[in-house]
Amino acid sequence: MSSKTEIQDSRCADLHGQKNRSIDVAELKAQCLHCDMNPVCHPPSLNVAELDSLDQWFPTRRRLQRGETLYDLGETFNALYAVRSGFFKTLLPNRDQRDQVTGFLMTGEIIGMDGISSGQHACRAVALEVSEVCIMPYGNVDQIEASFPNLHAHLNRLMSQRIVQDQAAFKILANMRSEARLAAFILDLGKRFAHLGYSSNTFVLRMTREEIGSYLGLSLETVSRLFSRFQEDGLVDVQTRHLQITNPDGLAEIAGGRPAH
Amino acid sequence: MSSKTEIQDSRCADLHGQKNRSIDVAELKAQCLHCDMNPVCHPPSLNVAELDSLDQWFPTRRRLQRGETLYDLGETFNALYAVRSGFFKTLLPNRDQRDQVTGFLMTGEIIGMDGISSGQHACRAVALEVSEVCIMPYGNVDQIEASFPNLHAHLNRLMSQRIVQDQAAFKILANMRSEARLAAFILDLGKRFAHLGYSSNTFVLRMTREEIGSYLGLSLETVSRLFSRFQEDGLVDVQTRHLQITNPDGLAEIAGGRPAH
DNA sequence: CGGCCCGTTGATTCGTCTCAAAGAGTGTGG
DNA sequence: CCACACTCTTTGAGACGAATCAACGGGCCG
Repeated sequence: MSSKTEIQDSRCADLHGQKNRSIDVAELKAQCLHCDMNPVCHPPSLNVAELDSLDQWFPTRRRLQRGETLYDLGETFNALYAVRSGFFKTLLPNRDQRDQVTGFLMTGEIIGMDGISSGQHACRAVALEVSEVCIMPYGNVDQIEASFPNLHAHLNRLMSQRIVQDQAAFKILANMRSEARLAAFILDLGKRFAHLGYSSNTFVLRMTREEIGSYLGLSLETVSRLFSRFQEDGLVDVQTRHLQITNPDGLAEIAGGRPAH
Repeated sequence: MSSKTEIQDSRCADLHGQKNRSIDVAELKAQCLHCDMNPVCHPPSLNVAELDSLDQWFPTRRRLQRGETLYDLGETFNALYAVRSGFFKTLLPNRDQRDQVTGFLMTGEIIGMDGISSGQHACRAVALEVSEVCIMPYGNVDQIEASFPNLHAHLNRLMSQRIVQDQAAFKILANMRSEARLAAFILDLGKRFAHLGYSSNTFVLRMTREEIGSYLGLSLETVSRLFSRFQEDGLVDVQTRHLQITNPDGLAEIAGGRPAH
């Protein structure tokens, strides 16, 4: 158990490495070529010649501190962002009340698609830890399209995938009681970590109980109580942010459990 | 009130007209050219020459009876559908429990974008009344793209718009108490009817209390009670499916009201 | 060391679901 | 055209889950 945690942590340290000094284009291109999340950013069928002009696509990156805003509601949309390392939340700000967390984004996932429709971003994206994003300028899509004929279809797939995921999240909120929501949330996080090559059973929560609660439509106290209950029931092992799933099947049982009404 | 209803009903009758006989291509193209929802289906900047080849885009339509399934979960995705007339719901089927309604789609809106990512539809779409859809085959996008360079960007905007709408719905579910959910739902329906040229204050609900409840994460009894309460408070006038908003500002006040927690 | 944010746990309140029954609306067949 | 059946809707009474209010403990940073 502790060894798994160490493996994950070391890999995170690598991904989060101190690369915030100025980087020349050649180095950047090389990074893209070997980037672990290549299949996410690019259509699977890119050939070498196409890869060669990738520097058109990713001229810059941006590094964010914990709590820093990547883009804000109402800002002019001009780029999509691929999370190269780190963790983000998206939220819809409320005037008085607490902000509504609408999603969590981890390494390899795309942020910013909300801005395409109106040309203005429709939510705020905030880094939950030191993070780095690849900036994919959207303004010159036509030119890029000429170089990468598959790219547009790939982007369509990504957006469609997002719609499907949103529908699943919608179903959880509308249909599930609190324990099923949290169980589904934990399993979803694990699945996404596994997709990155990490353990699906042992990982670190990057967000607070309040942020989880906001995302799941629960109070932070309820989230905390549920973690405690899951631990009592031998489903998970939680030490504040460090989480290990000790009974995935049991958790899945609860996640698929009967609805709230 | 009754006059408004009549106007709406007559227009509906027109849109729903008995056109289910076989139609030749020329007639179909003419229909597309004059279709009220043209700006929805096509990028705003289509020129005449482009419009001339629209029949490539809309070779067929499909007419559905009430309760008929447009596509089902797991079906091979090969087309997007534009609702030409009528009303649909999308739902995620559950094994034991009741199905989860994930959305309502009215004239001028696009169904099927869930299928792009995996090539299989990720939900079921069912007609709530006699409806007609334009079938937009997705397989030959590349060819079509050659004829309509703006089309792809337009589709991207539509999908992004959908993502933004889903986020708003997510926020309502996670953040709002029951009365705010229903108020927001009513106002949203009105806004979409207004967008079609109908009254935003007087319309007919095409779905049952149970379907509304499923969509809003409420029991059908709660939905019914809320309608009654809104009526008592002079916010709306409900006669089963016939709804008139008598106090839009009051309703908006409730819809933006303080959250559930 | 002290302040602050985060997390846990308890007691109580409140909102919504569930169960139940009756009424209204719609469609169908005699 | 009316009667019947079915689904949808309304309304009530009680139960239960989750929010709220409140207090304390722990970890992190200056």
